Amino acid sequence: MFVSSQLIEIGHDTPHAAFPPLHPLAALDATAATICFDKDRTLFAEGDPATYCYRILGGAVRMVKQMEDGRRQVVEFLLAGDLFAINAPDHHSLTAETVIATTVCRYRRSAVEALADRDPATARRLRALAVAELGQARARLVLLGRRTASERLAQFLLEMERRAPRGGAGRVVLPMGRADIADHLGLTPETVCRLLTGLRHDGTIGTGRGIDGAEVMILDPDALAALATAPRH
Amino acid sequence: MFVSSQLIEIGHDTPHAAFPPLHPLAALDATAATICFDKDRTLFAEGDPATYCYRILGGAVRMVKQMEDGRRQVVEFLLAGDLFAINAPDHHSLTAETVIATTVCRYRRSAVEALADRDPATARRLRALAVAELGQARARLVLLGRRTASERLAQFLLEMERRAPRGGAGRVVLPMGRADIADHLGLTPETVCRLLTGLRHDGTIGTGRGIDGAEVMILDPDALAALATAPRH
DNA sequence: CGAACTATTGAACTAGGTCAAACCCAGTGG
DNA sequence: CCACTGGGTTTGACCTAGTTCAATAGTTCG
Repeated sequence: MFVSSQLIEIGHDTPHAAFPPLHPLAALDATAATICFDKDRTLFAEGDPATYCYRILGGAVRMVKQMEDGRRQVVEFLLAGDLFAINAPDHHSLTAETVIATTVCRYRRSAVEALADRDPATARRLRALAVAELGQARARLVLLGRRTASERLAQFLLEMERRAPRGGAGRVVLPMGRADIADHLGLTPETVCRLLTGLRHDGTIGTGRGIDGAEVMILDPDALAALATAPRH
Repeated sequence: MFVSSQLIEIGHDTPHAAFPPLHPLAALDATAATICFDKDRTLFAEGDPATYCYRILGGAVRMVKQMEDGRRQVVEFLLAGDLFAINAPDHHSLTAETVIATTVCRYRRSAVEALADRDPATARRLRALAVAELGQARARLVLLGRRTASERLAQFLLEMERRAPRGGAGRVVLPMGRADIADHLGLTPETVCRLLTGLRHDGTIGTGRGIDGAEVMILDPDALAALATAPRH
């Protein structure tokens, strides 16, 4: 769904013509800036003019909708390789914050739009990206609207395994804290905690801490997959 | 699987060349078919190849994600004027069903894609549409993830008022039943009912039945708007 | 070591769900 | 014209998944 390249490119790339572009904006890499952020920085806030869009080289970002009274919804997490803020209206409707120290490649949206107008292939790819994001968002609607807490967490772990694998075995990096996970799944941090404890107790997962945050080891993928679609508490 | 029964081909549109295009696919109206469906018909099901896309001339459609065990999420309702299934992957990930008797204008997606490739303006409009849908979906994520039952219903009524006004006053047509509303808001039909009764009791709304389904009269828009963002039960 | 977090665990509570009965029509048929 | 049927809607009584509140335990960093 998200473009995920394992490569870590730093600085201004000069892609070899021999290689196919690695991501839809490769043609603009020469004009893109590489920027590093600390943990918990705001890349842009709701209401800001959407001047730039971003590709994550390393780290993690959360897209957040903040409510007046403090309730929060983490609309999505973005990981290394992910492109974001391309398919946005001209003023952002979400806030983007780093979860941990993060390096991004920043593109000027006007340049992207110009490229899309002149190159139908790019236009098609950007639309395909929007369609993919839309599909993701809708899948998440079902998650929040109709699935139980344990189904949500199990699906989240499996999704993270797919997107942020660490080594071959079922090792998953969770750079975000419990509160972020809770705000992503429409739960409370306490519930997330209890569910994780339950899974650990059942021998379905193991937990520990790695270099970039907590890690989860999926010990029984089948059990987890079963939980992800079973209404059972 | 397409078009099970009770469909009537009405013919091909003959748009007046003198008028500016009223919607992004106006250029294709000459090749589009107008089709009528009964209540509760399936336009396409999850997994079907996405051969066509649609514009609603009259009626209402629900986009549904059906789960193995019978739970359902109504991802969105589509009303007269709405365009849908354009920004879809090549196989549908949702089922589209009519809520009431509905007339649609059907376009071949291959023709739409071809138009987009040759005309950057159309490509831009389609992408803008995808971006708008994405924004909608994300707003709904917050609704399902972080808002209470009464906030959800109040917001739904206000949204329907905006989209399906009837006459000048706060009169809203609700072509769909309680179960559909519940499956849209992540609630049960009973809860929807109780909330509506509560609102009627408070004098915030009035309910009755019109020609095309139930109607709600918004008597106190301010109270409803307040409810839509207040966590209070 | 101590401050400031974040994670974990426990106990009590409640929003909303579940189950079940009553109600209200619209349509059908006598 | 009225009774009958079958679907959705409404209401009530009870229940539980998940929240809330509160206390404890790691972890990180100075």
